[in-house]
Amino acid sequence: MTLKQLRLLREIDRQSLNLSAAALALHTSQPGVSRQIQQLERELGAELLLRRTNRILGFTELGRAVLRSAHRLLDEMENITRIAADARDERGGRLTLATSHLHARYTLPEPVRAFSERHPEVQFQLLQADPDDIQKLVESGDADIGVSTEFAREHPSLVQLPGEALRRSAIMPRGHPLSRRRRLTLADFAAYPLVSYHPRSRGGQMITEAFTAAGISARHVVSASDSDVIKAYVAKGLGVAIVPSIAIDPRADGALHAVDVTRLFPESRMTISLRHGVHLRRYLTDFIAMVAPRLERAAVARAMQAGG
Amino acid sequence: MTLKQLRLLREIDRQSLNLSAAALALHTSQPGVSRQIQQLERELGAELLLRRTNRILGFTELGRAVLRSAHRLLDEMENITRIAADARDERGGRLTLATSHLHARYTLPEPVRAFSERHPEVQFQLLQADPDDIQKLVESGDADIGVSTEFAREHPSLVQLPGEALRRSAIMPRGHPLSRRRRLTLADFAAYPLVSYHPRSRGGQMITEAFTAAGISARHVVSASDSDVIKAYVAKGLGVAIVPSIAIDPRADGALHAVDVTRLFPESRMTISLRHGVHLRRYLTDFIAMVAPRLERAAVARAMQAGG
DNA sequence: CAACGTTACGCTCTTCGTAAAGATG
DNA sequence: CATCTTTACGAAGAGCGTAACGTTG
Repeated sequence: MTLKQLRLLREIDRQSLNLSAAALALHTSQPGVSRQIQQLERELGAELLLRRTNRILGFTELGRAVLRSAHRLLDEMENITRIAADARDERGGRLTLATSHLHARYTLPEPVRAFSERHPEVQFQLLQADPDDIQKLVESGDADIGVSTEFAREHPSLVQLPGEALRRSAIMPRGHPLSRRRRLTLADFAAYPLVSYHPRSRGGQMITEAFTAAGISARHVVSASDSDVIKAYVAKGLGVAIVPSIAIDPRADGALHAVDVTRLFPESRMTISLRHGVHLRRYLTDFIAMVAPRLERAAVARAMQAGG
Repeated sequence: MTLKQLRLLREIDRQSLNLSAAALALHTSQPGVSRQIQQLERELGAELLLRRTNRILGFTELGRAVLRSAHRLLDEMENITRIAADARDERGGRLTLATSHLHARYTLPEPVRAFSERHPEVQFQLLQADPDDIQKLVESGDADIGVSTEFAREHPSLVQLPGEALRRSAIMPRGHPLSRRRRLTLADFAAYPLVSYHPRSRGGQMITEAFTAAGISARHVVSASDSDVIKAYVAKGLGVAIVPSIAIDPRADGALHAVDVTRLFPESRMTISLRHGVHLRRYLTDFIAMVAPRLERAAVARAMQAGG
């Protein structure tokens, strides 16, 4: 068994059982791939791939099991190269970040700028995605780090680090009747149409649940997936909305009046997610420190070692 | 990077930095070992070993980090061979079991006999050890399975499967004053010296804590580490004791009177511990089924996949 | 016949073991 | 000087790519 063989097996899966494509992807020849897999099969004493005369139909049960192990094994191998690159004190590298619209637009621009200034050699890549995809990207290693609110479902291979609590504000056009109230309650919103998040998003769910729990039926006029769209409709007078306070820019959003309503909803936090057990390159811990200064390097490292 | 290089690195650690010994252990030549490590160092671009002209003084910080990863990686590799051996439906293999005196002596003899009859080709090895060592043996992979009571401290790489609840009985010589009582309380024991487990053991701690919590100071006359010794002293009239009910053999222990006192102490269970993520060979799940029939194969497999 | 996997063949490069050298306590 | 690591060298072997072959849709 060699690392090359396992890498090939993984690539064959990625290329949906096309050996030629796998060979191309790994810069080698088709016959080489074919032979390496045969050799692995001979060593293990059982077939990994289901074949029908020069055609590959799928993985055997064993093949799938080996594939799962191969993934873990190769992840660990890539971890070693990461550790070494860090030890060499190499400046270069990549940082792939998966995040939601909210953080991409409002939380991260400044930390990302600061990071790029400090680590100009690091290729920074931002992937905007919805919560489910963020989670998948981090789990699979396609993203090094996720920035979002808490994930609904836990996963053993994920480490979630709680960051700043998220404040929420109700927004409405200036001069709106609600803007004269000192202290708003959920019931106050019942009289006005609500410009809300798409229910698929975490923020949308939470707000809907809060209204339902209070026995108040809110009338939704627009379901958008990001706060910029929501603000635009509120500014046009279509209704009121509840958005994270960081999404409000006092200067740019002069047409809007905002009232803090954090206390009306369950607490929610910006959350940094990482894959359990992966070595954190120095620039990555630097980045974390920029996004969530309260998370110390040591605390992060500890969380990565302990149970995921 | 090759598996061979990582295997060598692990062996060098095991042989406390002696390359010659590592070469011997892995059936190769010293120069080969030396070159392979140099090659790995060249590829990683940094040194793994601290050298002083033809002498190896230790691991570098990087070396230790790589070693940790290498362990995980090689464990996964061995896992693949295990999976394959299982897929080949091979009958042979080894089963190393770490367990405490109690289970070795009373719970396991029959399951082990049945197992050996069903899987005569499997080399069965039983390691008797105290709880801490059982945990370490399973964590390190030196034992495939542990049978004991729950471990005090959790560990992410361990999976603990709860088995049968443990019943406890008070034992005393026949004709002892307590033997006339119908229903015993902790306070009843205060008047008599206690033959107890060594406080290091889990059973000993639990019993001591129960007395302390009830505000009763028990007088310990003998601290033994297994129930056979305890029974012998109780039979000699040195005091009363609380032991797992399974340790009492009505025929062999005719000189003793036993009263069930399970309800006086916190619940405790026989617990099977496995290493997280390791493939369970068929004979191992067979063995688990024999020891704890309530644990279904599927449930065990699920626990191994989910968070450790 | 186009696409794909397997087999055949010749070449290169790696890797291994033996032997020798260098260094240390 | 015994022990241990590194360097040198020659031989064996593994792995690769090109080319050819066989099959399938």
